[in-house]
This record gives sequence, C-alpha cells and structure tokens, in this order.
Amino acid sequence: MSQQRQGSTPGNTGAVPAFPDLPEATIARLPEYLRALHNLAETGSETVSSEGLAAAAGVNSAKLRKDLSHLGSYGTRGVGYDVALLIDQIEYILGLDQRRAVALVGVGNLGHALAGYDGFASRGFRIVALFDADPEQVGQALNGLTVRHVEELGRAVVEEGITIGVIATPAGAAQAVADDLVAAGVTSILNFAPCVLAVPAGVDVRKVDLAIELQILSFHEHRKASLTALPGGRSPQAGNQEAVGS
Amino acid sequence: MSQQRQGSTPGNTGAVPAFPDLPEATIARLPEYLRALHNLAETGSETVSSEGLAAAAGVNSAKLRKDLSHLGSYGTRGVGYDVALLIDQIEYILGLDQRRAVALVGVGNLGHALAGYDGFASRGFRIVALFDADPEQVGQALNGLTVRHVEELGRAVVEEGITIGVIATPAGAAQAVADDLVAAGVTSILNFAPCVLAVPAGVDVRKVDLAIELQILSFHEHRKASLTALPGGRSPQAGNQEAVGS
DNA sequence: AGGCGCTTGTGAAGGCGTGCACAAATCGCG
DNA sequence: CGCGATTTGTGCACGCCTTCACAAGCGCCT
Repeated sequence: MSQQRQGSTPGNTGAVPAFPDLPEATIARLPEYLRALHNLAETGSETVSSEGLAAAAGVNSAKLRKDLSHLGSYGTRGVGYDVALLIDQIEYILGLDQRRAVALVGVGNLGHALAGYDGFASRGFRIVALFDADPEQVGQALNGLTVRHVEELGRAVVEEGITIGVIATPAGAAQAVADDLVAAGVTSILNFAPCVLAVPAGVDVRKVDLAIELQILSFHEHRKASLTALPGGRSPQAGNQEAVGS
Repeated sequence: MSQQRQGSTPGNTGAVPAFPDLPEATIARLPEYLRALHNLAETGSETVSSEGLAAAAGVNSAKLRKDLSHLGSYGTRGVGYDVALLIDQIEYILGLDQRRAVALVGVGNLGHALAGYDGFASRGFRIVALFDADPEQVGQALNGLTVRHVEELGRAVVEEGITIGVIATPAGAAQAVADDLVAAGVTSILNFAPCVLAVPAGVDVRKVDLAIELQILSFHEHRKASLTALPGGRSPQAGNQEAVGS
C-alpha cells in the first residue's frame, strides 16, 4: 500500500540504517517475537535457533528467518540468534526504546480495565492521561491518574507529548473523539469502539473489536458442527492446529 | 494453512447448501458487514448498494461484492441488497442464530471488563459462567453470576453447554486453562493472555493482545518520525488513509 | 588444518487476496 | 414494449505472503 522508496542508496552503511520498509505482515509479528525473546532471556538463554524461536512464537521457522532477514538481522550460521542483540534490534525498529505517552479516552467498563492493564507498562507504554465525557466520571482517581473532561484533551496532548490515543468510548462518540485527537496532533489511534473511523491520510488507525473475534469463532463452531453432522464429514480433523493469526 | 477440502461435491444442491468454505479473509469481514447492516436497519433502510454498505463498513465495494457472492448472496442487480435478508444470511453463516454460551476464565482487571461488556450480549453471545483460580475472587457476584473455582470448569462446560472459552488469565496460567477447556470439549478459544497456546487439531484459537496493537502503532509512529526527520522525506503523505485491517 | 554437522539467509514457486473493468441482469419510464 | 440507467456478479491480472529447498557460512572436533 505504500511503495514509496527510502533514501537508502544501495551500499548504504550508515550508523543508523535509514529506515527499512518492512512488509506489514512482518511488522505484525515482531511484537510476538519480542515477547518470546524476553521469555527466553529470562530463562537464561543467550542464543536461539530460528526453529526454537519460531516454536516459542507459534510460527513457521522459514517465515521467522525471512522476517528477521528483512530487518538486516544479525544471526550466526551454525549457532543461531543472539537473544539480547535481537531484542535490542526489534525494540529499536518498533520504536520501543522511547517510552511512548498514551491517552485513554473513555473510562467505562473497558476503559477501566485498559487503564489498569499492566501489559502496557511492561512493554514501554505509559498511559499518562484519562478522559471521559461523563461528568460523573470526571474527577475520579484511577490508577494514580485523575479522569479529566474530554474538552481538555487537545491541550493535554500537546503538553504531555502524547503520540498515541486509545478510544474506549461508545460507538456514537468515537468519531468525535478521533477528530479531537487528530486535531491535537495525534497520528496513531487504537480504536476499541465498534465503528469505522474516518481520519485524514497520515493517521494510522488500528481497530480491536472483541465481539468480532467471538463471531469468527462462532463461524468455525458452526462449520465444525455442520461437518460432523454431515455424512461426508467423517473425521473431525478440520481446523487449524495452532493459534490463528490475528 | 488448512488446504483440506470439504465434503461438498460439485453440483451439490441440498436444502441446506452444504457449508460454503469461505476465504478466511472474508469471514473476518462478515462481522463488520453485519454491524453496518444493523446500523442501516435502524435508520429504516430496506436496501443498500454495495457502494453504500462498503462505505459503512470501511472497505472497497468490489471486495464487498466478492465477499457476499461467496456466500451465494441474494442481491438484486439495479437495486442492491435487501438489508433484512442479508442480516439473516450473515447471522446464519456465522452461527449467530443459535445463542452461544461462553465461559470466561480469569476475572482480574480485564476479565471484569469482559464480563460486563455489553457488546457481547448484543451480538448473541452470553457469558454463562465465570471462573478464577484465586480463592479471593471465588464466590463474588459479577454481573449476575457467581465466580466459581476453575476446578469446576470441566463440569460446568458440559452442564451449561458451553462451546466457547475466553481466557483472561495471566500468561502463566493460560496453557493449563486451555488444556482444561479442551478436555471438557470446548473447541473454540479466545485468548487474551500474552502467550502462545498449544492445542490439538480441531480446536480454534484466536488471540487478542492489546499490547501488540500498540506496538504496531509505535512502529508506524517511529517510521513517520524518522521520515519527516530525513532530508528525503519531504511530504508527510505516508500512512494509510483509512483504518488498518486487523 | 581439514572435514563435518548445524544453522542462517534467500531464490523460486505456488497460493491467496485485492481491485479493476465489464458483461449480465433488473427496474422504471416513456 | 423497448430502452436506458443502475447495480450486481465475476473473469482476469497483479502483487503480497508463505513455504520449500538449498547454497553459503560458521564453529567444533579430530
């Protein structure tokens, strides 16, 4: 979708290797590799083979090698990958070395959980501001932060250096919040509201809809049920043997 | 990843149209279409053009037509799609006509939110049982349900006719819970724990990792920042103009 | 020093998904 | 009754992603 080339002339050997334009599919897997690598580092492993890391991340080993080769990886043939080095590489590529400030809008049911989710902090993300439109919610303390009114969003984004916005509002309010975030200069949005957001070019939106995942599972349940019921479907060997990619 | 064929012989014209084996990418979009259709139905629309529905769902109209054609859709040329009929079709395909019983394991931070998330009930999913391993949590009432100890999981799954399990435990406990679910006969799992689950063939696992989504956004932030900083990257026109596919 | 086993990195092939562009079909109106 | 406007359904080509298979490289052991 973005085939513009980089300024990296062939033979470029600068200290910072320009910016590699990785396939989107590869990017989506890097966080999983990173998690597996952290686990390995905790167990004391200094190197991993592509086979071992692939197993820990739940992917094909060839795919993992190709992914890592895209970011000019430093593996050693006959040995494997240096765990610590690879962690640094991937964290640099993902921009996790600079801790990112996140704003969370909507502290309802889901927002509460997100505000307290420790999986964010442990990956280098820090929620620095909470907002809500409901006066009932405004003012309450939550995880060390005070919920502010959504009108203050614009100012806070600039003052706190926020680069990522998380929308956990009802669907009806999501577009207005997105507009506010974009107006304030946020260029990355994680949307939990079940609706499509319209944003200008240059702004990235990722959507997570919990109900959609269940519906996809429901489809497979339905399919499996109809197969076992049919005379033709004799062996229940359908389905994927491993986690389905997101 | 699963190229085994279905038992649907070509020329099959049974009353129930065997089971269409839809592309995985299509299945993942059907819930989004369904949501858009429900919105349209509420506004009183009786028919939609592929163009209109595609806009509401945030996809290309050609893609939408191809998706719908896969499930042998009933559109009328020159007119569009019958909203009510299409809703029924998609809900049947997704197996949403039969309300599915869901078990939720782990009522910590995230589990609490999931238990109270009304987006599930409105799509035909009903959480009928809550479990946790922490004695502190067991016994508490949550959304009209009492949290039970995870040891009772196996019995409850059978008694309550549970077909889908949701894992919202810490990573360390997830595999054991998955094993219990599978042993009890559950064949669909939605995993929120940040780890890879090993399950036998025939069991579908979908994974949602909130932190991974943020890391992908972080990558794009990093990329955008390095582009604007580079002398070559003059126009900030990079990025996708619409929501990024999950 | 030489050979052997192991592992990475990659060329090539195949499959899947996307999007264009157009033929086929339906409705409404004169 | 026929014609034009409109919209679906789909053949086709293109590009991305995955996977296999193997050459290239590295370390260790003799």
